[in-house]
Amino acid sequence: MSVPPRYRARSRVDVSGEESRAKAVAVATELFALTGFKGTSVAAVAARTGLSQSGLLHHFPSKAALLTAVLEERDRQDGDFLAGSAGPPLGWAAFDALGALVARNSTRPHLVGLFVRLAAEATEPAHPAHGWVQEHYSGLRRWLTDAVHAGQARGEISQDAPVGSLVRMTIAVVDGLQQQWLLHPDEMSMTAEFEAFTATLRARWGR
Amino acid sequence: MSVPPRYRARSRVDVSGEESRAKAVAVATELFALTGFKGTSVAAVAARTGLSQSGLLHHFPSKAALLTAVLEERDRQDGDFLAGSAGPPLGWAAFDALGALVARNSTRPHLVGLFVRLAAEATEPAHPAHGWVQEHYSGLRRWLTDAVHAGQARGEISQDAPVGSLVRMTIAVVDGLQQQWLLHPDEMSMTAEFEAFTATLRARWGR
DNA sequence: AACCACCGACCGTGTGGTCGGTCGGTATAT
DNA sequence: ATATACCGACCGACCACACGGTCGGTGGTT
Repeated sequence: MSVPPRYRARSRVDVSGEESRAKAVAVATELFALTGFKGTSVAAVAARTGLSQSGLLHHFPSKAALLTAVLEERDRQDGDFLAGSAGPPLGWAAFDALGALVARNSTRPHLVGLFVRLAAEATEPAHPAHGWVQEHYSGLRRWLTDAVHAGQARGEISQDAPVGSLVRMTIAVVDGLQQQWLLHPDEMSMTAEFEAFTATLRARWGR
Repeated sequence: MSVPPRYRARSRVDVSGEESRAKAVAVATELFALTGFKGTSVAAVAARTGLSQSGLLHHFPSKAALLTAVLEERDRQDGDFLAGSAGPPLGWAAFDALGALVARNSTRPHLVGLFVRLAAEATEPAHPAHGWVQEHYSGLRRWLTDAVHAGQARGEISQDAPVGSLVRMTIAVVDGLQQQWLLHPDEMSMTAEFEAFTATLRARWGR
């Protein structure tokens, strides 16, 4: 004697689907950034997207799939940025490009939050984004290492420079500054601090 | 008609209470480090401690209280370390002390994990450890800033050094190296990387 | 008798995910 | 021109489970 279910009148026409999907990714990006992956519920994303939970799950089979979509979108947006229009930047130009990325990130705190939280959460090997984070770091390191080597080849960077350490500490500075900036956004400028760092680098290993 | 509850035979004698408490804190430290605060259940901590969930909650009224205890314990263990026996270290000695702390942390990955995960999680203002993390950073920055100023006063560090940036980038390097180390523990040495960094600093602003 | 350490049962809430269904639109057959 | 078949988008109801936390106890020690 199950009562036949009632359905709300459709409040508006179904949007194109692709549109809903995109909005969901945007919302998820923001929420994951704010409260982390574990700390964000599918229902919350759905609500802010304007869908029911099942509606959202219609586009993404699972929460992890949603995360993957978010990550892919971020890669797509940032991917070209460091690549440069005419091949990847070499030598100190790579550090400038990184500085430009930092400046750009200063405009988008939610993306920074997303990354910082995710990088920490995904340290756990079982985390759905663990592989992604590992690859992200490896890729970044390879990119910067190549640039430094090229800089040495053209005599722009000293042959004595400890390339590996240089690369690692540069990435470390970027990450660490993000952490501090999220904690006290208006007490500091990531851009300025990063430039102070690269200035020190140039003074030590330049020319 | 509630059935009178059965009780398992006590498997072993009640331990001293203080002992259970301490063990719970140790276990919680490890679990929080592994899966974060949000990602760790009270039940899991209880199980690994050898208590029931209620037994654990007998010692700590809430999960947040357990976190507080963990944090206090960490402060207690690390607090004296940077202080030094005869007053806080000044000038470059402070960087050496920091290096020693990094070296010590290389021995205790779970503490590093705890801090990295917590620092990221607690970026969210509503997080129970938000205040703690903010204070932790402020305190660290003040400590290092004072040390650098003292170093300048005794002519050990250049007057031209941008103190604020120097402090911020140093802390950033420590944090960033921890992140990388957690991701690829046996591909790098935090200690070596940190020393390479301080060497650069000394070369640029020393004497 | 009082106290302490501890436990089992239970509760309300929130979780990710499934299921069967409705609806508008479009392609096709007649 | 109309009927039919199908599809993608979406929803409400529901589920099993895990969560943090409460409550009323027991059993040993002092």
